[in-house]
Amino acid sequence: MSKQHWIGDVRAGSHDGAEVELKGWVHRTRGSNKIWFMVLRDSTGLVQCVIKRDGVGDDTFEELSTTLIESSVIVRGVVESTDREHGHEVQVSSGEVVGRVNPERPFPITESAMAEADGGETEFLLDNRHLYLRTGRMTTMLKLRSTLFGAIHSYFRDRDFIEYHAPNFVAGAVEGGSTLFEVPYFGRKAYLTQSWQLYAEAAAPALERLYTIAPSFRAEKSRTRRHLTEYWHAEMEVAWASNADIMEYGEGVVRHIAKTLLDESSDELSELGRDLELIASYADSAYPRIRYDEAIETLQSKGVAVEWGQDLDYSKEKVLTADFDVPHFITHYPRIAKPFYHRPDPDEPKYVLCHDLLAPEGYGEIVGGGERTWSEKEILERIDEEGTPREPYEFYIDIRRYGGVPHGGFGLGVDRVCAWLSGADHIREVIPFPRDSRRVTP
RNA sequence: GCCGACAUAGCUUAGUUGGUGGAGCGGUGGACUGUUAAUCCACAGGUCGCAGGUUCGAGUCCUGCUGUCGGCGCCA
Repeated sequence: MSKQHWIGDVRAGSHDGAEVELKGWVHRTRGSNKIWFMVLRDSTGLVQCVIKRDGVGDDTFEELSTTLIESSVIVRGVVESTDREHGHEVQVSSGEVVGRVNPERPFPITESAMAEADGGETEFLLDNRHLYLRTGRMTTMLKLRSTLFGAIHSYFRDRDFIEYHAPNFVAGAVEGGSTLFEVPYFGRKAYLTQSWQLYAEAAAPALERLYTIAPSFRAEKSRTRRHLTEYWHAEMEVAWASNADIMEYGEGVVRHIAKTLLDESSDELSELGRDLELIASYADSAYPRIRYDEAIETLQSKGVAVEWGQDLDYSKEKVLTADFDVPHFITHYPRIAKPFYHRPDPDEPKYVLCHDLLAPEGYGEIVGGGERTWSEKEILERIDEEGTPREPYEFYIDIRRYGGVPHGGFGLGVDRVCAWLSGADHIREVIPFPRDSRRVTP
């Protein structure tokens, strides 16, 4: 390997008393004309390197002490255990600058730029996102995000799910047509996918248990801390499954994510200011379930103006969520409030067999799913009552014509779960290059 | 689509009833042998978002535009 020593190992004491060669970026500097302190960063952490004029000679001292923040450097020296800030220091014996930052264009992300923007969401920091990525808070968030994605994969793979991929260019909608991104496609119109679901249902008779983590696109002009136009969507589909079965998986994967973050990224959670006890309660608690009708009664008893049949918007979700310390499900929405692919309850056909999982702390809906309309007769009835044209959904109807079985699945907003569990103020904090209705750069 | 804010140096910002725009950080030069956002001295850096208007005089008041941010609807 071209890089053999990592700052994280230095900090862990693995190299005490030994010579190391550190490759990294200048985080901060301070010093005098005889001794210079360079705090070096690599992907594993920060460590202070001590450069003494007597020890390295005038030329090296000048070269290293004139580097600006975010210059890339290589330094060699002996690791010394100390009582000072990082617990370890490198006494530099030699070193050189690899990529020097031009003083006419110093690194623009300064302490002052970050001081007033706790979550890093100022216009300036969003414009300089490509540079902001390498600052502490963003790096920590990206590590946490990686653990979270890994937890979703391990949850499904440990349960014999097959990872399965759907196209991103599609011809039809899953949700309402107004939120589709239209793209030119060799003289025709195509759209960016909103969901993997319809294509997953096609593979359910082949794979029975399947999942994915993929981007979904929604052309919503939403300006909230919960919305992106391009977001990461973890979806699953299971043959021979009921709404209750799917909810078990939904609760299971969210609790597994919380547990995995505690096991593998507790340092990152703490650095982001998250209370580990709180995350543990998300991992260990059962998630309460209430029916839509109960939710309406609760809202009405609290004086919220809402009528049966209305979908529950965010203002109402917030009122409901205030009663719960952990995520909770709302099930059995009115048939008229949900799209055709939700299966009506055979016992009470004015409801559909579906569920939403609402995160606590105001983070909104994180999972939506349910049992699918799975017979040919029922799907045609649902499509017609909605007034949706049948033609674009012929392939979807075909799935029912050839050995349809009860099945269901859910979609989980990965970025939303990441925002919730990390305690982010805004969903943009948890994705490297956020996309919303007003920003596609950098 | 709707509602509400904001726009001053590279960044963060002060700017009083309208009277020649200041500071901190960052940068440059200098001092300093153990600093922790090091400290101290000096210097450079501004079309006050754009276009009109009121006024003897506009960063400040008015109108329009542009951009950005926050929230709602919709959703994961």
